[in-house]
Amino acid sequence: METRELRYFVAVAEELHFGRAAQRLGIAQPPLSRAIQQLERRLGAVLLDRSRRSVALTEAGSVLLAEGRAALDAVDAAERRTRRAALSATGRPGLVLVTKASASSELLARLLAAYAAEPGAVPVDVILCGPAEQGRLLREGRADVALLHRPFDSTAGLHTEELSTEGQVVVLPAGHPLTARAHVHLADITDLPGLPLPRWPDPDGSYPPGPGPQVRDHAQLLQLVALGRACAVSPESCRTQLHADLAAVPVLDAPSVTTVIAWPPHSRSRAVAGLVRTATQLR
Amino acid sequence: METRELRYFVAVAEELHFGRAAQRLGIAQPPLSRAIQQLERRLGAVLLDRSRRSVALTEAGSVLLAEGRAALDAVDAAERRTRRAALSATGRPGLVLVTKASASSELLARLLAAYAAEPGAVPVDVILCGPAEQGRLLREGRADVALLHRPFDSTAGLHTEELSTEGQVVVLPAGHPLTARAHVHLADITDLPGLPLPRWPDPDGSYPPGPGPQVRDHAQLLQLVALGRACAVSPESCRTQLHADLAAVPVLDAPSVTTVIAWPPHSRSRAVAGLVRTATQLR
DNA sequence: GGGCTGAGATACCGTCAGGGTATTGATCGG
DNA sequence: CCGATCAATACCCTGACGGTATCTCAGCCC
Repeated sequence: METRELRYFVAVAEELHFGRAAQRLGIAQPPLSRAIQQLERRLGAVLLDRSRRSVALTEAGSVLLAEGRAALDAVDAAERRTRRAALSATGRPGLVLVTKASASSELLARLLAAYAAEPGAVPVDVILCGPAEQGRLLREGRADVALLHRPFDSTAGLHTEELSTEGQVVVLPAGHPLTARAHVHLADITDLPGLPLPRWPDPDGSYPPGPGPQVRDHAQLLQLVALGRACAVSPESCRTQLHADLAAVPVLDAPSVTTVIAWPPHSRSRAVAGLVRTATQLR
Repeated sequence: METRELRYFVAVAEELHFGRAAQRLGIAQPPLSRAIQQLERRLGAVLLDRSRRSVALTEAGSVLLAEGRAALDAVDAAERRTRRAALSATGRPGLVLVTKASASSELLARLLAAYAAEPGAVPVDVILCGPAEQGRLLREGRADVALLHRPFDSTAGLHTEELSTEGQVVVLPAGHPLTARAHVHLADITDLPGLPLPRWPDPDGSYPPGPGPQVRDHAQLLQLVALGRACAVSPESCRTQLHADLAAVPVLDAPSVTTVIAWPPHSRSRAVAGLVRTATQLR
């Protein structure tokens, strides 16, 4: 199967309309019809149900849509990473590391410093983004490695090495009664009057129903806590970023958070391998 | 990038010789040379170092080799799974499940029975093989789901759901002094006189150095234990398969073994989803 | 029912990408 | 310096892919 055929099929499968798909692909409709027929013949599978004046995916078609998207992502990633590898030999951008905007910047700083000191180190670009984008950037080859936080981020489809584990703290407005405690339990902080836990967006961008303010990032959340509108459960390391109007108390029974360095299973270029090695020797 | 170009490049990168690569691809050498040059031009990257009467990979080239192989695997997997999805609509083979030959057959039997009872169930083929092959079969699209055992099998690049966790036992020849004990610790069974722990092959097929017999599968190992040439640390569930001449004693501090059902991240066809759902509701 | 319309399939044609053969050019061994 | 080896170049030819025109058929309005 050629990627051209796959791209054609994915376009039709997404549009469910040969004409629009052809337009999107920048070709005429007849060659597209032919290409899909040819693909179906070669696969020995009916991919589309063209009856009733409309196009629908068959079971085999929806399998090929899912698998084909992944395969196209892999091909694009190969292309991008090769381009970047070639550039890094001569010009600037070397590795691209992606992590959450709110992540423990201290660990990241130590990692970057340690790696830069290694012989043969390559310049590292850092992208900060939300958790939903991280996976996409890695899959599409726009990034090479990520710092993720289990159990929050999905590491499915990635190789990982654990870097550090830390407990969690509850962040409260300074002066809140609980801040006098040496530690609390989860039961102590659910249903705090006036201080609900926030709602994070689902992977699809929508918010689950319930009380509590909607937040998109950690800075927003801390803002809300300072305003006395929410409380937050966060990894310990966030303490270094707290302003004076916030206080943190350890939560004994909150699941501990593990920071891992993650990369696509195959793409173990010398540069990625070096960065991972540096990271694991960091402790 | 077309898969044809990728296949060409991978062939050259593996052979490091245009003539042989062309032969392997069934084309003449000049078109291959041209295709690679064209690929290099399009990527803006030098992939091969053709100096000194021999061909060597550049840094970018080795990146493309690794990424390209993965991408080609993904494309082939898409093709195979689509073919199988089409067949399963009409003819026999539906899902292909792969697991270790020595795995807990009781869980597998329960899973297959429960799934077969589901409405809309598809025939499931079972492949038994060594751990090294499991990943390859999934990646290449020859299989859809696997039963793996953490921490032994790598689940990198896969989605997983935990099914069960069990402790481990040491398997000894019946009548061995330790079989009188209610339980043992790891320290008790390393360096047992005449009963070394066996050596399993590395992913590349070679054996690590050291004492202890080389084994390929669990049946072989149990044979050696029965002969009094080795002892074995295995998941509890293997007890149901033991002959009378073998005895098992729980090992308190051995890492517990988790059986997971695993599948490639994207390929969540209706059939795979159904099998996974059945598996998680099994307990 | 007749005609209209929207949409995919078919027919047919031109072009250029990709493959083949023959040859050149460069590098190394003797 | 010569021959051997191997990649690159030159040149040609076929067919795959894309384009335009047309067909066919299902649904729909009157």
